[in-house]
Amino acid sequence: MRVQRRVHGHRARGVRGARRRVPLRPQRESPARADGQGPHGRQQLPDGGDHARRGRVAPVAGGAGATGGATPVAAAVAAAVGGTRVRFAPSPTGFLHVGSARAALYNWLYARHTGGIFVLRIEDTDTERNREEWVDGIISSLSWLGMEPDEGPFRQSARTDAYHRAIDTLWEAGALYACGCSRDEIDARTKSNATPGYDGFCRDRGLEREGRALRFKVPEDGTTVVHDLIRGDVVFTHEAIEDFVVVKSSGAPLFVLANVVDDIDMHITHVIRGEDLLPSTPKGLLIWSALEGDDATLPAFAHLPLLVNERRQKLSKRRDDVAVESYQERGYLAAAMRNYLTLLGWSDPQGREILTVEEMVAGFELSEVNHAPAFFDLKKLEWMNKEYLRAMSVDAFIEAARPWLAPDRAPWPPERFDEGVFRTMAPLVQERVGVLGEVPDMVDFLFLERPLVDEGSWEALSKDDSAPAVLDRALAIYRESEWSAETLHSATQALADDLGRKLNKVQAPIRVAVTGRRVGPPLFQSLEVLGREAVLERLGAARERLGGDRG
RNA sequence: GGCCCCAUCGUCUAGUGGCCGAGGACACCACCCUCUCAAGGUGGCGACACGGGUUCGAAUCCCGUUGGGGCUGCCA
Repeated sequence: MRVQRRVHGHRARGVRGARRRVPLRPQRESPARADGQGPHGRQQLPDGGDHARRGRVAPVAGGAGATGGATPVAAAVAAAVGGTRVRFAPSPTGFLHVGSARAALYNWLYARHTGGIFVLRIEDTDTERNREEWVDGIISSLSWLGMEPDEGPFRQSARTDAYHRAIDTLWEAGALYACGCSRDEIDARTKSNATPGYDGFCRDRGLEREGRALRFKVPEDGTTVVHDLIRGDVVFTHEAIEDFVVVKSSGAPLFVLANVVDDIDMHITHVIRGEDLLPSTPKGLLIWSALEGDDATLPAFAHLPLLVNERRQKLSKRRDDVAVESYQERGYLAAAMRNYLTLLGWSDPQGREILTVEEMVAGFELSEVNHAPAFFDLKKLEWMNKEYLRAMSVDAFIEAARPWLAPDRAPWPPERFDEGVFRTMAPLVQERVGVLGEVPDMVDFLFLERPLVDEGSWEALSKDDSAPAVLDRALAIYRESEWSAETLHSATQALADDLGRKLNKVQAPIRVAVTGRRVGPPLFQSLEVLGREAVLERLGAARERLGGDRG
């Protein structure tokens, strides 16, 4: 017998039936506000309680579902009226990963595009691996990128009652069975099997559930189809799905279960997540059906292509640089990061690369998301960051750069920093740096007692035969010259002419002597800002060092 | 191994059967501009993985091959 269980996600339009069945009481205001809380309020979902009050959809007839409180048709109704509800559900086992950030972003964009709700849910069912500080880190990284949850963060750790109710329901319905096998026992038995995975050993043993892991009885025949907004129908034959564990022997729920229960209770209409979760989706679907008995409440799915490294492997916490926080730390702008991430898998219908948030929101479509994995290309991110940096007003740039000028990060003694001096140089610096972390390198010579000594630069200087003469002449001329960039420029040009050399040749030793580097902001402005006294002193010191080097 | 996903320049992509002798962006190279660097300008290199079909016509549809990836845990 071949049963085709047709499980499909819905487009908003595809659930009209539900709409007809259910008396609607549309609410204008956002659910959070209806609760008397701000849109960004951090509320706790009362576990397993009646959540309809939170929903965009008013309590409906046929209310309490099997899981205790979920309104089975609410999600479908919400979808039908455009009340999209999406969620980002990270597990707090580390910093926010750029891949997760993109998934969050696509959820957020879709929510904004459809005027829906963006829910944040912390999937912390694995107490062994979760750490509280990661939760804060994830929330602040999301916030940095401009994504504030409309609801949440909800924590799975606070919803155990809801899971236990769901587990009881499934158990009583005969969808589960207790399993006493250890991993080793299973491995030993299935090693020689053609189809690996659990062999169903305990399926008919009728074991007591107390103290045992609970497995889901996957139908032996038939298929489960995931209708994916990005990939189309993906068919999984039940034969290939083992009886998976849904509850640990400790009684704690596992990801597939908690995830589904939450999506039901939170009335999620669209599940947008990484493609790595696609293989576990039919399991969730099976649980969903067992719990709800009606596919009408099923959310639509959209499995995003993964972000990969140069070896085209999934970005990993261990070998790749994936923490959003670390990009922030290096001085990437949130807007640039967001823009770049958005373009990794989606492109603007008008072909624009630099987009405002409004433009992204307006043009974003799940159905237009690419199917193939995308390489996280630092080069392009940097280009984009530079574009954003250069597009800022000088004041905004100064504010953005401030953290990198602070005592804990800047290499100079705090008391030597001069806001006015930095302001003067800021426009010149702004158009040269790729990330804010490079700002100190551009201006450190202004605030350091002595310019730092860059080995390569000094080597070049000492190899330049004309350097001593250039320095000597510069010393003489700068002592007399009127002190402005313009006059210093022409005086130095005259010096070059005198020596029969190009200006770009003579400016080099002067730059190294004064700033310690071969590259930096325009030289003559730098000299003007630094001041005659310091310039002459540094020129002299360099000349001395050069002489000494030569014996 | 099994199941699943994917396949256009080095990279991100446009392309939804004729407008494609494949367009843009990043990167790279050359030249110009230039006090270094950056920016800017001009030009260049550079791809439909392969093989079969379907069709008057295929990058676009179908099948297969190859290649890559993901999943395969009492993690999520």
